[in-house]
Amino acid sequence: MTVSKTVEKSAEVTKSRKDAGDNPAEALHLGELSEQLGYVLKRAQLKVFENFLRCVASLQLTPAQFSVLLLVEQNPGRNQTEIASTLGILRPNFVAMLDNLESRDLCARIRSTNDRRSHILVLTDKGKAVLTRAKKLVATKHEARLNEVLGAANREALIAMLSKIANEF
Amino acid sequence: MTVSKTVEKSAEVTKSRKDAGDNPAEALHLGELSEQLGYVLKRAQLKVFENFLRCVASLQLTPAQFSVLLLVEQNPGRNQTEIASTLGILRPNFVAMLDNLESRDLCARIRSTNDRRSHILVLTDKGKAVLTRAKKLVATKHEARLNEVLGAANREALIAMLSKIANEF
DNA sequence: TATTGTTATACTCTATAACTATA
DNA sequence: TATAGTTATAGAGTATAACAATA
Repeated sequence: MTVSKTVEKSAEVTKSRKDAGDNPAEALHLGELSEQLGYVLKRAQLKVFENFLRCVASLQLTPAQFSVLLLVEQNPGRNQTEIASTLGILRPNFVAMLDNLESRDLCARIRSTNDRRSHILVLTDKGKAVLTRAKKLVATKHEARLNEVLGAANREALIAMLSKIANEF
Repeated sequence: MTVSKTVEKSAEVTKSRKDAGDNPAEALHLGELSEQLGYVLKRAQLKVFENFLRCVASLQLTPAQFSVLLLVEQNPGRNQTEIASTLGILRPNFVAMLDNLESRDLCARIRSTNDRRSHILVLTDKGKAVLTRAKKLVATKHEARLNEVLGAANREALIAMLSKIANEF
């Protein structure tokens, strides 16, 4: 990805530059873009995912994989369709994702005895251990960094507002 | 303190349901997921983009296209590389995007006289008109809806926090 | 030699239709 | 017939290498 441009703008458009290449190090004006929710939301999301990946790099977990493990742990006895749809993942796309987690022995599909079409999802012992380590890394590195930037109170307020948008918008 | 690590897993797991298909309408527990910034951030971003697309559907503009038009308007005389990199778009991927906008007569590439390698980007008259209409739709529909959900003050606070994350995380 | 715009390409995400096995 | 999991596939979005024109 690209850079972090925190450059102060200041109305230096009136300087002498007429064209590109005139002054190579002059930053652009974001203008109304910096007030567009969608824009800052997307940029923030990319940064947060990037940071998450770095924090749990030792466990090789993506945000999506982490969310699957968390949800399976929290909801024992549920099948693929239920887990996937709760996460907004389409069932066809969930297959490869589970294949990956299962091949790494982090979770397992168990044919349901009630309905032999269903695969009940469970965490393996290794999956539970990895998830525990992941939670620790997320708390001590990822969330800690966020608290440095925003403060714990603001962090809670931010999550509350984003949840409201996700649920009511 | 950092995080509420003690997600009460509510003893209703001990209810009567044993397996999938037992009680089809029972919602899953998000648990710690609802406190994961990355998770709510991503869900919120999808909802906001979705709403944006609906609000400006009559103009057939995506959030990314809107951001290009806005940035070109705000920064006359800049070339493709400068506009693209400011938006976090890689130059190769910016080509098709510009082809699209140019084919719809919303913006134009102009060969720079200073450096004949560069293409200066400008909005066409139609591009300016469409952008004006888009801004109006965004303000009266998109932002208005957000203010309904959060309130104007919270909306400003949210954007400030997201900007801080995007720039400092 | 370095840079701008471009092409080609590949990999991830996401989305839809259709198959199979069960119900 | 309807549903769960799966396959195949297509489309976006994103990433890198390399080329032609120009500096």
